[in-house]
Amino acid sequence: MTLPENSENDAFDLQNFLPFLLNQAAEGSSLEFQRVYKDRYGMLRTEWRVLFHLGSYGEMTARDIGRRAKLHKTKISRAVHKLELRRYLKRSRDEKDRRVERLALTPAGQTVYNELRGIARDYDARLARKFTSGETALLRMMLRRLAGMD
Amino acid sequence: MTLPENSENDAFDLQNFLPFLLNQAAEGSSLEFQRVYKDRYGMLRTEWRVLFHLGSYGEMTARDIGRRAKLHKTKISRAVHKLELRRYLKRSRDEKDRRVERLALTPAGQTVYNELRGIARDYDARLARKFTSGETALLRMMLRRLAGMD
DNA sequence: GCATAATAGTTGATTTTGTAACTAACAAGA
DNA sequence: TCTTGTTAGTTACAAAATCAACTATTATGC
Repeated sequence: MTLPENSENDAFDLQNFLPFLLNQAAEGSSLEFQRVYKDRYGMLRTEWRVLFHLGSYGEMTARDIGRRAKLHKTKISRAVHKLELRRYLKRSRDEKDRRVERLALTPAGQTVYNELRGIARDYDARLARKFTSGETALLRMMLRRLAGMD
Repeated sequence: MTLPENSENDAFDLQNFLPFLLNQAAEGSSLEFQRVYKDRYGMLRTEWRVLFHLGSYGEMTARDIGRRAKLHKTKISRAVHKLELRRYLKRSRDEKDRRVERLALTPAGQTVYNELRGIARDYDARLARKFTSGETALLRMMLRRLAGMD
């Protein structure tokens, strides 16, 4: 592992490249939470996201979730199907527009959501404690802006 | 899209949940760069990462790259194979330890790396301009810590 | 009303990833 | 030296993501 000949390496540092760094941070900070929803609840990433959207915002359509979570409709379609099989959500046709399905958690889904929400809240608090509260607030603001959420 | 009955929603906001937010920011801020290495160079995410590691740090082994980039060896194995087919890198057996392969970019690989590095640098600068330089420095520090890079 | 286009969501084929088992080479201890 | 264990990397198979094509329904323009 020697240094490259080509040393007009002017001012580029991979370890500080934001897209790389953001990915590393996202993966690193998701690992533990992933073990919870995956190993303990048998859910996929898209599945907990759908569950959390319905738990947080109440009844939504697949399209609503896709917009908010920036998830492709095929991913959502399959996640909804799995959550339905597990009886965590139910669908109902919108009678105004029969293309649309209104999605809502069942009581069982609500229960799972409540459990996971508690774990998520604790986990978030643990991550936040790595910094001062001002720093964490600034971090969230910056991430929202990078995500195009405002 | 109505509010959930269950409104003991005490202090949990999905949009501010760090693992979610980090993922959204990572995806959002990778999109444009992805279009470059994917559409213009036909590379996968793991492939540009391997390319950048070799370009930035010079000759390395697959294991070295795996440690630095937190990539699983199977991913690296496949990325190395593809980069080799494109003649962007060459392998050579380490004669001290014949299990090990030393990986290095070919001149063609160096050229592609140099091009992409320039694009990456500009892109990073564009992202950084969304904030003050102090904020950006703080952001990088926090992300490194969340990624377990220090 | 009718043709055309747009939208919600699903399905199937292909690509990519993840997991486990594998080969080959080295290491360490009896 | 001979086991046993570890490490570097590959391969095969299963799981998941992506992309395109599809159905069904509603919207738009003439």
